[in-house]
Amino acid sequence: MQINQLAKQADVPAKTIRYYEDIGLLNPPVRAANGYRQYKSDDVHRLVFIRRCRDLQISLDDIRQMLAVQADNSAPCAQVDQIIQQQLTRVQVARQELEKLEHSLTTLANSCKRNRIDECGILHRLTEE
Amino acid sequence: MQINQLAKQADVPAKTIRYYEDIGLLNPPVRAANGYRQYKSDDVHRLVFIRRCRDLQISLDDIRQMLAVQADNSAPCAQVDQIIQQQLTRVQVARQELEKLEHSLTTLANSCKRNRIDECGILHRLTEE
DNA sequence: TCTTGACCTTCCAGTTGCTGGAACCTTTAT
DNA sequence: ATAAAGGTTCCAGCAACTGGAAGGTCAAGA
Repeated sequence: MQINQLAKQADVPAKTIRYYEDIGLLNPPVRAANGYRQYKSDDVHRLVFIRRCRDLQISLDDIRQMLAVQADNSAPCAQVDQIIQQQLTRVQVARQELEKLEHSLTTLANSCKRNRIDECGILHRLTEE
Repeated sequence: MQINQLAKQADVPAKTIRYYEDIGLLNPPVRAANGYRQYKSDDVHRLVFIRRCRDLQISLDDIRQMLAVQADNSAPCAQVDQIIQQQLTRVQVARQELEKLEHSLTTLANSCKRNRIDECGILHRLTEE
């Protein structure tokens, strides 16, 4: 299977696949006589795994760790569990930050009551203490 | 006032101040005989404004627009209002995305019931359809 | 006077996760 | 014969900084 076919099956741009190979996240595949990359169905699985993790906004570095753990069949999956827990914490913190942000912006949006710059409540709030 | 003093007063790293100058967000200040940048208290205001906006995760490009509008005292502040509204929408969308993400990760975290890789529910869910 | 340390300067490179584009080769269809 | 659609490599750029090298400047202490 050629790179575009893999791209379609895993729903990852071909460009991104080459990039993953560059950074060592995907093993370099066998090349055909013309130099084209030749993939197997196993590659689809690995790439789908990566794509799902990226959908969950897990960093490439963390994904790399999970792939390493997967490679060792007898390893305890505590490490995988730990990474997921870390991601969960990260996402929870980010969500709380965004909630604060949303509150600040709502307040700010409501402070625009006049229509001239020099009376603009938004700018006042962002400038004064 | 030298750059580190401005940095402290506005709570922005000196390195970042130089960067803002490079990209044209801050006007190049007067230089002393020795080449050191000399800032006035006005610069503190402008920089604090930028920092507050950055705290709200407003992009440098949007901040640039707001600064331009501020420069024109007679302009209607509808533009400022519009930018804040856009930010609010952006933040609301991002928060909803994070909520979905949090849900997915929670489900994933709960699926780790065994302690061997080949039985790991997390990996199964991330690999299978 | 010398030197130490804390400033300041510029410039170059790296971060994250891609993405766009140039320049080129190969295959397939018309 | 030629054009379109695939493939290849490599270089550059996005955002918003941040780190570090290499060097100039200044004030204080021995």
